[in-house]
Amino acid sequence: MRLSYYEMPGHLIRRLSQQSNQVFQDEMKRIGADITSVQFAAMQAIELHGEMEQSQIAQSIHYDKATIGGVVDRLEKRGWVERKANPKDRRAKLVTLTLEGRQALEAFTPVVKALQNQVVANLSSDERALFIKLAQKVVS
Amino acid sequence: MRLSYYEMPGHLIRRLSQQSNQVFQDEMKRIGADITSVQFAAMQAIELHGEMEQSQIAQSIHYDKATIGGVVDRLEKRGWVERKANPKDRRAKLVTLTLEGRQALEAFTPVVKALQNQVVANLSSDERALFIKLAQKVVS
DNA sequence: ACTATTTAGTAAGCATGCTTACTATTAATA
DNA sequence: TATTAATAGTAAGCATGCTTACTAAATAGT
Repeated sequence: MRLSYYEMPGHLIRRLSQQSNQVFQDEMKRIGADITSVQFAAMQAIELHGEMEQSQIAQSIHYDKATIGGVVDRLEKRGWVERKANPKDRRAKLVTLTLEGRQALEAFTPVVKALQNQVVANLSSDERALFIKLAQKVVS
Repeated sequence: MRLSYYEMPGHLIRRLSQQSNQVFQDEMKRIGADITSVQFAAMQAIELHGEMEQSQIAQSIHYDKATIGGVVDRLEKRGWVERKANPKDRRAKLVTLTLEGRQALEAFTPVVKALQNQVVANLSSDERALFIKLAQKVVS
């Protein structure tokens, strides 16, 4: 029996990802914000924890440390975060939000929050809750 | 009310994607196959349709045409597909699988098929069916 | 027939996102 | 304490995946 393309979780997940990124990108463009979903996630994590080592950021939002290194590079270049030496551990660097970073995050947050429903716009309210629950279980 | 990271569809979807790619990559590595999920999807589409223009491939598996251009480049470099001129349309190129490509696809297909369940291994059989149904609805 | 629009593919640029390999530093352990 | 192992970050390399811009060719509309 042939497993159709449209029934393969792998392919469906890729399309979910594509759609999700598209919505994020469109909404950010609409409000004139130049930020990616990863950059937003990283900044949100930093704000939540106050100051973080890069490895902590990577761990908390489940990214590879090399990827986060590049993301922090770009956020730093843009003036949204700062890297400081960690006196407790000379290998590590503490990343904090700058004032501009906090302001940007504050401005974008409601839009990102609102856009989450748009990603799953084709689902009813009940279905959304169910989808989220199942997705959480898949990645747990 | 704060929308937690773990409840945001966007973030969940990214993690689904990450997990899915990880399983694909691990399984392919395990059998000594050097192929990505996109490459597999493209080859599968080509086999199904016989011969395809790149734009058709892109459309059928929902990728950007520029992305598919690069994918086909690498598949061609590897000897798994061939590009031929399309006499009916001199803009287009017909992509076909080579013998090696067909053999590779045949060898990988059962593994890819099996790995689909592994992606959603944390779900019961009923939950999997439901998840797939909801995911299909999201991207429909 | 002429023109305007659309389409197929490529190119360049950017940002993920991963891997492996490397350096510097810290932690664990014999 | 001397050695070994683990960890933080970076670098290089590769493959997505997108955007915009471009060329060549086909189509639509007048």
